[in-house]
Amino acid sequence: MLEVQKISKRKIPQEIAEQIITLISNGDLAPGDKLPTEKKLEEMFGVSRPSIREALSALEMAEIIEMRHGEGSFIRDIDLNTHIHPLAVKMLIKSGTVYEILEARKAIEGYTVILAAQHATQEDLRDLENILAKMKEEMKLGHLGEENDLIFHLRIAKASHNSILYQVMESLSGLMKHCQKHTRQYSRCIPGRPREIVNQHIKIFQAIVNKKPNAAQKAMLDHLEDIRITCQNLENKLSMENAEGR
Amino acid sequence: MLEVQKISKRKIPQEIAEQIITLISNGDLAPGDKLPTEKKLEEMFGVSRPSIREALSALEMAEIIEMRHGEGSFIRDIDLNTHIHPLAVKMLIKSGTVYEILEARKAIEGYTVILAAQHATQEDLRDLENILAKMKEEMKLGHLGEENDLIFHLRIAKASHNSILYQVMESLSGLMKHCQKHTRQYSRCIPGRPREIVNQHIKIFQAIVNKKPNAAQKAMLDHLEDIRITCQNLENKLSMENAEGR
DNA sequence: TTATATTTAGTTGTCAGACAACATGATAAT
DNA sequence: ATTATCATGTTGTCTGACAACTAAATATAA
Repeated sequence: MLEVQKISKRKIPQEIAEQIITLISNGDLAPGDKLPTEKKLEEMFGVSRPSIREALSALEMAEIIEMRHGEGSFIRDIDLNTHIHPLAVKMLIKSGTVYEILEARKAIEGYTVILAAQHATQEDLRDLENILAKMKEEMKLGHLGEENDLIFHLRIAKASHNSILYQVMESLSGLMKHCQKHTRQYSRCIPGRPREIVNQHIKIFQAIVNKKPNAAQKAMLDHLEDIRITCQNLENKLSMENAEGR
Repeated sequence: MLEVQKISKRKIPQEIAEQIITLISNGDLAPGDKLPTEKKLEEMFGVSRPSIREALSALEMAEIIEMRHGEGSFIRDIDLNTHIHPLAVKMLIKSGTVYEILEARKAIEGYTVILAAQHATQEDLRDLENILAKMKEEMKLGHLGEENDLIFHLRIAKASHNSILYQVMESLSGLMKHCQKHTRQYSRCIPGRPREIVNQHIKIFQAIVNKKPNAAQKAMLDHLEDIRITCQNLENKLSMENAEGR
């Protein structure tokens, strides 16, 4: 039997959504910009409003635009490259997924850090140092954003100079962000915790600088295990408080 | 200024999309299942067809369902592939990617095999044994398909009981297939090679059965390293033959 | 003048009904 | 038995309408 590709009869709303996405990634539409009104889009694309609305609605659920009732639609502030579709993520995130992700990170990062210690360039090291400096700043102010934390880990993946592993790591860090949004676990607010986290990062960094793969791996795995334990403790505490409250 | 959360006036299509997603992650709707017709959904939710369509259209663009004209809507089997794959495919074109993938597999599989040795159920072990048996059959006939090889590795990832790692591994094995189609490296045709590969798999399998994580990891890493070296040798040989031929 | 209601125009949210395009299986013709 | 044709149900798109909402212009009250 011959193997042929099925012809995809592209539907109008999809076509429109893709065109808008292209406009965004081309920079013709920037975050914060207001889209033309639905009536204008109707004329521009030469289709009816339901088609426009199906497209916009899909973009809204993908958290790419925001539709404000009686006001208009606006481009949201988001990086399309790293964007993971929220609807899809919701299916994946069952309870306990955080731990599976952390386990997966042990696999990926426990290895990327070895490669990083072997192959990091001077530039890679400078990048890592810069992020660390930013984290120290945040630490002094008492709050530690998850943003720079994840960037630090991504930079290590980059320093491994393996593009596949880097992209996998990018996906995982996207998942982490979504998870934390859902579970609202801000372990980083515990007193003394930011300093501890920064110290662990420094340890990893130094092992990379000194080109000690094994030490780097151990430091990374310890770090991830520490996060897991802290998460778990926090979760237990919360569920106990909830039980008491009743 | 007080910080308050904006009340999200949840719109009907979003509500519907989320309810359908919930049905899927609850297992009430499984991949391949047909959704009720739009008319029926209309009645079930008590809303109009445009609202239903906005919801379905969004789910389609999220690649969660597939709408077939004149037929109906169907649940797709969705996984992380959706997100990792498009990114990864771009990297395919570069030569040398095979080695990056193999390196990535060391990271993933070097860890999944540990988890597998710890958590594999009786059923997992049976699955692995079956695949091994098939490979032995193929070996006797002299040719060793890549198909069962990759399945064996996937089954190990499954036995780790970490869905994230499994899905990443699925992506990587997809990439492997593509790569081999491109580079046409059939190292498995070298005399004596099939037996060697099967033996390495047996070694991994036994370590898992005996619940020896460290031994399993070593066997896996050795196996992947062996593949890398063989690939490299073959590549050198081919390029030398090409140089001579001219 | 300033602050507060009110109105108004423009925009999004939802609905109803219609028809075209398509898939499938039943029926009829070859 | 194979091929055409048709009947039916489903999705794809359109038109038009109205309700709900926002923001700015206007009117009103202090």
